[in-house]
Amino acid sequence: RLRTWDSRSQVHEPVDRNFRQAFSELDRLKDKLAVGDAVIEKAAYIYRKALEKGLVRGRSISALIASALYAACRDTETPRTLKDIGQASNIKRKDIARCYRLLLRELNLKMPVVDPIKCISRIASKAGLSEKTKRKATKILQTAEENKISAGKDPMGLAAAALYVACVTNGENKTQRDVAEAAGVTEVTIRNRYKGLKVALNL
Amino acid sequence: MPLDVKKYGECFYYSSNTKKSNMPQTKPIVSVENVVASASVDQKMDLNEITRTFPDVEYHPDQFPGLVFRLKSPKTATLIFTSGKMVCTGSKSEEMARKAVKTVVQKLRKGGIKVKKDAVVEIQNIVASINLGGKIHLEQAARTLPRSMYEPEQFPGLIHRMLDPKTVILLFSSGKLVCTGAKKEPDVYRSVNNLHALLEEKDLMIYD
DNA sequence: GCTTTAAAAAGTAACGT
DNA sequence: ACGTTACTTTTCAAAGC
Repeated sequence: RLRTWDSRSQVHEPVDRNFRQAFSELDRLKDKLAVGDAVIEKAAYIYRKALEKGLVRGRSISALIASALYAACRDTETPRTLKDIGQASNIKRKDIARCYRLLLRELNLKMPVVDPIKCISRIASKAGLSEKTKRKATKILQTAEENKISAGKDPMGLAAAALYVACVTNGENKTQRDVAEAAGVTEVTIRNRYKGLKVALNL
Repeated sequence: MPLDVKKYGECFYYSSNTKKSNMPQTKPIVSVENVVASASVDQKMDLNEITRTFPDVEYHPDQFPGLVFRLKSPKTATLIFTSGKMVCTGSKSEEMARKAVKTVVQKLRKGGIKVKKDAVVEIQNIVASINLGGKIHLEQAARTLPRSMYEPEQFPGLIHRMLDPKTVILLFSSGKLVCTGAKKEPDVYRSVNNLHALLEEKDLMIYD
């Protein structure tokens, strides 16, 4: 799978050894996180850039790979949280976040702001919600963004709250706990986002 | 409360008919929240002796090499090292920080610790909170402001690195800011004014 | 890099009741 | 479902691991 990258490497240099380690780790994360080839290639590209800039010196290769993968997910608008990457890589969320911010600063990367609408599908499939509810939640978030209540809020919390509201309006029997668990946020966060949502949507 | 709040409280808005087009609609309210100062008495200090004479200090050399000397007034914490160097935190102004270091040295002397010279103080960092008086369109700011990062999954504020003065400003959708990294109080004001003008210019401010 | 100190902003989390 | 406390971010110095 990583033949493309291997052929570009120069087998006897330490750099190549670094790449092999990095890419085998990427390959392992690819399956764990179920992301596509395009994301992995972007992650490899970002990692290569980081290596060229000397950002790997004195840093954990695994943490940097995980951060490059998170950056690739962000760049391709693939909804994966820092928590997801952390669990798949066994690296602390805080360390991945720190490395990710370093990548943004040192490589001058600009990422699109996470769109909570893109988070709906992942939460809905984990919680086993209907297509109708997903569509309803999407409409709720569109209205919410127009009323700009999203600023500063965790996209997952916003999406989870929208899905919970959609469940209630569609009569789908799911508790706040079910949706919270699927989204990786607490019930308190869903309640708090719900407060803002009902103001914006006159619920 | 800082002097500025009262001053601005009386005349908060520019009147609309005299407002110049490039002028911000409101005057930011700035409040210095914390000042970090380094100091040196240029002599070795016996931290165990200080611990013996001042029972309230915290000194855990296995944990951190500095001794923590707290003052109730001004409410500050000063770290004292064996080298005679110190770090004073918690002051609300540059002057308060200098006064706090003087007070610490006075207390040491009253306690019988010989301190030959007065401390030489240098301001290292000033943290201020600011209210711009209008909301900020954060996601638009994230796209248009250079050297900025906005990651709501990690932190609700947008982080902006200003080059001149070299400071870091945290922007919140409420229109409130945090400015840090300044070494002089005027740099806080310059940073805020620069940013405020930039936000106005790029139409990133939302006034009621 | 880490350890400690202080402080604000607004959001999220984890306790206990 | 409260309330409280505590953690996230940024900045900076100090001495030592």
